[in-house]
Amino acid sequence: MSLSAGPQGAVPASRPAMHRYRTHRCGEPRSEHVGGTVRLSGWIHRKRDHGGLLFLDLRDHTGITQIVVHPDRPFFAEAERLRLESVVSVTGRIVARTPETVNPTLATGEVELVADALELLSAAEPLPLVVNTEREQPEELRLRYRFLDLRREVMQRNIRLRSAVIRTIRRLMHEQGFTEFRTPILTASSPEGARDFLVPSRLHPGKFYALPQAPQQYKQLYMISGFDRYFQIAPCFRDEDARADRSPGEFYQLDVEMAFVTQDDVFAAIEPVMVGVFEEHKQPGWTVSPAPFPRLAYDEALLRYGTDKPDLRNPIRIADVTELFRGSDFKVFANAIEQGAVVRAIPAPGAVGRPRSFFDGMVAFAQSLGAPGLGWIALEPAGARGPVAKFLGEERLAKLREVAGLATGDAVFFACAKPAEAAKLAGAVRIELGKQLDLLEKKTYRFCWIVDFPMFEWDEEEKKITFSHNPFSMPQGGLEALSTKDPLEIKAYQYDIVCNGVELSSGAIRNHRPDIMEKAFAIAGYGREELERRFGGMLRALKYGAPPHGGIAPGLDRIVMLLADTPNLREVTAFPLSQRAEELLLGAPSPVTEKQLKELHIMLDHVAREKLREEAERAAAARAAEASGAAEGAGG
RNA sequence: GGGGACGUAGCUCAGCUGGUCAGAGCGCCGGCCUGUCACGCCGGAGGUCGCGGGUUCAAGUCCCGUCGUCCUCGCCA
Repeated sequence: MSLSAGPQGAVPASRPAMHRYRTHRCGEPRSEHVGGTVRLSGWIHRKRDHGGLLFLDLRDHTGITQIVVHPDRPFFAEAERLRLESVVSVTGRIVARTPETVNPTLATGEVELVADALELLSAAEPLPLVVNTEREQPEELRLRYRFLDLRREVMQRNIRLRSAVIRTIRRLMHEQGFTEFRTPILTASSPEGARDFLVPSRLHPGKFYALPQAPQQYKQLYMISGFDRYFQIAPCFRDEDARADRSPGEFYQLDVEMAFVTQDDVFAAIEPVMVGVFEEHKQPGWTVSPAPFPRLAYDEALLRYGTDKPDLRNPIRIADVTELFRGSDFKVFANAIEQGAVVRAIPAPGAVGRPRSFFDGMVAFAQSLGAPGLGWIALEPAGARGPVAKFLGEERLAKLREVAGLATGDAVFFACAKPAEAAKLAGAVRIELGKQLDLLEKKTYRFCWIVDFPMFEWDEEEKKITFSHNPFSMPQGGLEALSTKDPLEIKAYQYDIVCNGVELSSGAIRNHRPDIMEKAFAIAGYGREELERRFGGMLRALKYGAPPHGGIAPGLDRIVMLLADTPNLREVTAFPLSQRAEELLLGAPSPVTEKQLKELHIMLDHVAREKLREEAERAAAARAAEASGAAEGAGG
């Protein structure tokens, strides 16, 4: 439907034919365009109707231009009726605004477009959510009407940021002599690791492809094939539950692998890429910690930060004070220590002035995490105060100050538990204190490497030794370590990059020796035969000349999330799945036909059939309710 | 699988210890308005208070269940 004589009618015949939709973008008009005839197309962002004069803010991805519609125009009445987010094409003259009507908040604010023709390209129904606001909108509606949500300025910025980050990564990787490769999406399920997404095979009844959790084996095969330096912006699929910083279903990694390298070579290759990307795309005023990044051993990270992904913006360092409490008058701790517990001190710098509710709140916080409680001491000028203070003599208090780095005016909390639990509790308290005391450095990206991860760990559930990370990692000390050391003592050439408490990537120097691999898998309980069956392809590849190699895989989505300074991956993902792994716009996952199932030799069990039936009923009821509501509305 | 938060008009929210509690702003519809830029003014429509059950003389309000969204523990080599 046209609101004017049509675009052609608006252009004098003497001018060269105008583009059907636009001569400029909505963010472009400037003073230099004054007097020119232009055509803009875009969405109606806002409307200000003065009756005798109508202003439309016309928006596209480049910005907004104010359109002025005068009442003598034949399309005036219909322009007044245009709903927000309708798509129109406007043709007219760019005119300078008078000084008092200039809008300095708009890039195009010195000019405006006086409409001579206006064509409605696509009418919008009343909106289910508000586009022209940064106000919060319900998550479900945002996902269901993602195309509207993505029109909002922040989302436009975030999605473009992702694209720009990828462009920079590709440039930096190519500059370092890396080549981009692809790897299969339909691949084989592998034991260990996350739950696979499975794809049934039509040609092979009863067999399944798996979507790759990461292109791990394929990138190693590229190395073995002699390609030397691989990278890929790689899609990864894991069927695990979501978190704010963990997309359900699928995510992307900057997947990297290098041949003939040591751990230091990998670090040296990836550090400039991370710094480069962050420097290039950080927001104004932010700083990036320079390379080389500090390296923390896994054990030390657990002790000093209570986590293997420490946020170095938080100045609090945890200290082990077990010996201070051993044999002390504080029997709760002293007795626990005899039972194998440790005590960790978490300093709370400058917390002495805090009200009692602060300390009680921290105790409650610890209890909410399952701890029996949380001891604390406040080092006031007049002396130590708090429930634990009276049990420590002057000597022990002095030692505590020294070990935990405390000064008068500080408080300190104590976590007492078995080492792993104590670390976890202390880590959580450290983070909470950082928040409550507002201790975190602002506008800073602080990177670090976590190195020397354990090769194996004890699986309490299965009562056996398992790989603690990547089973293809090279154990430090090689075959000899595997043969002579306590497996739980063996470290791997396994490392993570952490930035601001976010685990950005993990990587490893791989195990390229079949004999060492056989031994490592034996320790994790895989016999030769099973290893052959599950990793036969990989093992075979290692037997024909495999270069030493290693790599890393920074999470792309998390990088963009950090750069966008948002706590949630959905904010930097165009079409994310919901918490329950559903795509609410097109509707995935969805039921399939009997025919499709039959071709795949798949039968649904009664649980699945019942769920589908219930869901179909609910949907039908919802449709019926909507239909009757609509009928009433029409009748009234 | 466990724990938590939230769910009141299309959207953002208010609604206290159960008793004029069916409200506001924005949006929508109608009217007025020639310099606004979150335009303004007047009027109107719109709600099974997510759904189901219970307690009560009385339930957005209390209890139980359920659905949905999010956060989180488990899980994520």
